[in-house]
Amino acid sequence: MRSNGAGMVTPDMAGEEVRIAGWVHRRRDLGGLVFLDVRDRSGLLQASAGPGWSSPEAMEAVRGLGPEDVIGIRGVVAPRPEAARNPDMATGDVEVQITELEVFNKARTPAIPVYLPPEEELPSEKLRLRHRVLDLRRHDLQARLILRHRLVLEVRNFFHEQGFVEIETPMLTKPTPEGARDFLVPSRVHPGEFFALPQSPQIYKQLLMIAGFDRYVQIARCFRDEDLRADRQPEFTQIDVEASFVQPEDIYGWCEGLMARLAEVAGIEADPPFLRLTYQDAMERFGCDRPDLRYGLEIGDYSDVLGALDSNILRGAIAKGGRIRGLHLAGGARLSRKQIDAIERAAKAEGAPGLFWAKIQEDRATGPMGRFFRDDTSARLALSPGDLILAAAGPDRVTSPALDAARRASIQALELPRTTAHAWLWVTGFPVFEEGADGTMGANHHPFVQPHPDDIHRLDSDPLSVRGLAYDLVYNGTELGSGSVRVHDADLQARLLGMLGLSEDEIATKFGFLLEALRAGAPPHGGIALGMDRLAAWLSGGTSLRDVIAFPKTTAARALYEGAPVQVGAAELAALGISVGGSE
RNA sequence: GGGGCUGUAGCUCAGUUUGGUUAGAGUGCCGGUCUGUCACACCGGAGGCCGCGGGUUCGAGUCCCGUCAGCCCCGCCA
Repeated sequence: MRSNGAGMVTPDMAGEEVRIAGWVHRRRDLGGLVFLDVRDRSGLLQASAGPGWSSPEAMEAVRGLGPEDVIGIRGVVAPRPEAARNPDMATGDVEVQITELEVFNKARTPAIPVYLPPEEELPSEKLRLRHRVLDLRRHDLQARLILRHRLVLEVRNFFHEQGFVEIETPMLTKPTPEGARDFLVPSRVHPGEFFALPQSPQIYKQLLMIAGFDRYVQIARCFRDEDLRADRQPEFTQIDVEASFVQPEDIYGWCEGLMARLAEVAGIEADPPFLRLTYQDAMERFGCDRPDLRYGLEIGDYSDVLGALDSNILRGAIAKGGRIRGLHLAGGARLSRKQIDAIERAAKAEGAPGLFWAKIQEDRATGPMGRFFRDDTSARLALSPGDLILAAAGPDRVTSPALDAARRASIQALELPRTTAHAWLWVTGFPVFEEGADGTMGANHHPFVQPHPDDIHRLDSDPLSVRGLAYDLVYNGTELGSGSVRVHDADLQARLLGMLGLSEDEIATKFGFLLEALRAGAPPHGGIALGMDRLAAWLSGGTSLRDVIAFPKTTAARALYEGAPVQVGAAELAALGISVGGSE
């Protein structure tokens, strides 16, 4: 039906007869002469219809065309007259002079425009999702999805080259007792019983290691029934990786090699090995476990100097065992009171009672904390005139998140320059456990993380201090992937599950199959899962996962194009042995 | 579950602060003129449940209450 892609026609094809098929992008009707921009995946091409070269039928048909009509044209490639060339168009030096035209399908006037005039805003995202087929015709989205395809291809090639095997794992699986809420799938054969869609193939990939596959990879769809964000969809795709007889270094090496290859595909810079920070250092220097290292600003400990000032609050914080940490903002004194208040609000939103701050002037310090400054305070803190110091006092668990928020708000307020466009980082040594708000102990990552050999003796005496062989890959302040070396000893695994509050019965019924596998001779193993959607979004320069997913869900977890989810009929429910209650 | 922003013509938006005649613009759509356009140009026309429901008022796009939807965030997401 066609000889060339519309975007593939070049000046050296002049004189050739071509057949082009695609959509009518724009039509410019000059009366005796009609121009069409024909669009397909490969690009745009101008076609012209005129009485000198087009059949009367083609002239007639071309006048009836509207945007998004699907047509096939036959014509001759011609260089455009010098004055009629369009340097803004990839194929702007040529056109196809239409001899024959066939209309494959008329299109209704599109509900949202595929062609957008310059400086016209995109239609609202609601409409873009509702009319996704039209939205997906736009070059921008096509380019993102095609880049995603190339990234996925590169992932498969890379791991194949490294000796990995891609193995599919079940989508109908067993509900998990902790972690995210499961999507449940009723079984008709077993009324009242349910499968769950996998939150990740975590246990399956461990089983594959025990089965002896050594190196496993899967581009795996995962499901979590939790509330959405711009970087979170209820169904998403992971690059799921697991390998036997490995240490964290092996995983780092593979991931760094992969990132370098993917960055190359996307045309951006990645220069492994990536920087590494321990969890502790990350919290100390940046107040969070996934700092954005595109900016150099770091948190400092000012307990000695600020704790000695004549402020009851500052002294009190030290006396209670806390610290005074803060941010030294060079040139920050130019921030207005309003801007500083905004930074403080960000810190308060993270739970800090407030921020102390001082502006350093030529002869004195001003601001709520500045009045406590002594003659040598600025010098001892290495503050110069024009600087601003922000500080938070108290236990680290309060000041760290507050200063993380203050850091991000300060970067924004001061418009600090980036030191790099792409900041990759490993954060290592996450704690195995975390304390929940209700005081119960939960798994920080998941319950299969191998405790650090240096810390394992503290499992009973001080479990919260036990580090795990767990690591995150961070890109520009966002978690891109998370992994660990796993527990391969059944007794240790059972003990860890018990520490999380599971009874022996629960452990047996919920994780018995895993423990049984571990007892069958499990190799030491570990791995990582990388967010494929996030990777595609960031590497294509976007921020929302919706831009790299053909048919994404809204923030209320609805599919607007097809209209899901829906209620189902009583008969269907009855067949599944399910009754639906009221909204209570 | 909570907070914020948004919802007016097919689409993008103005109008809402301070209630007041017939709700506007650009674009798209329909009809017409036009042989080198490319945001074609020009002439004419049609097009509105102001998200939905209730209330206040002589009068509501505008004020109040509720509700729905989209987006952003908190909780949540190992």
